[in-house]
Amino acid sequence: MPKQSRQYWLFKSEPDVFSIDDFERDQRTHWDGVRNYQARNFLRDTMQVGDRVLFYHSNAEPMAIVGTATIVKPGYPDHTAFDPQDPHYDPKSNPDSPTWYMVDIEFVQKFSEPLTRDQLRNDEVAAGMMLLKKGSRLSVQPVTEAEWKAVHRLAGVKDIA
DNA sequence: GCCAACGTTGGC
DNA sequence: GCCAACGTTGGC
Repeated sequence: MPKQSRQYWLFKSEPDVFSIDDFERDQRTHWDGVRNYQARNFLRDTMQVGDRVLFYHSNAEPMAIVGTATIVKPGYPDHTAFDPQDPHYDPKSNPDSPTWYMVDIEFVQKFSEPLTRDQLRNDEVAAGMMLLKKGSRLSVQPVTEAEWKAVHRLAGVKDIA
């Protein structure tokens, strides 16, 4: 079996809840709380260890891609759905047949400057990103290799593994 | 703060 | 199975 090639993703996070600085401090985190079936399918079925992740700040000033991460653990049940005290509790999900999944990601780098939506829109390649499509609410979404490279070029940073 | 887009829920 | 009502997301 040939090794499946690395894939690229973008994860949205509200910095008031979990920012790139929180992530840099923690270095590694569970990407829990995703409660959307399309995103769940990506988390559960598609993401693989070694896949790369753009870290995006939503609902914030500025709204921007602010760093990168690597997937270090593939999809497994999101236990926060089992906890009635948790804000993301979902009684439909239980340990015997979990509805929601998460992955673990590890911090790679924080960009020296946030890469804003305007900057992305002004680039021929980056302008095609799902992130910029009207009504795109997916909190976990695929990114093409060309988009991944464009983001690093625009941010003026190396794509460090 | 507004509201468009989207997903989910529930009555029928 | 349809679809109106509702709640949430998230840019502006």
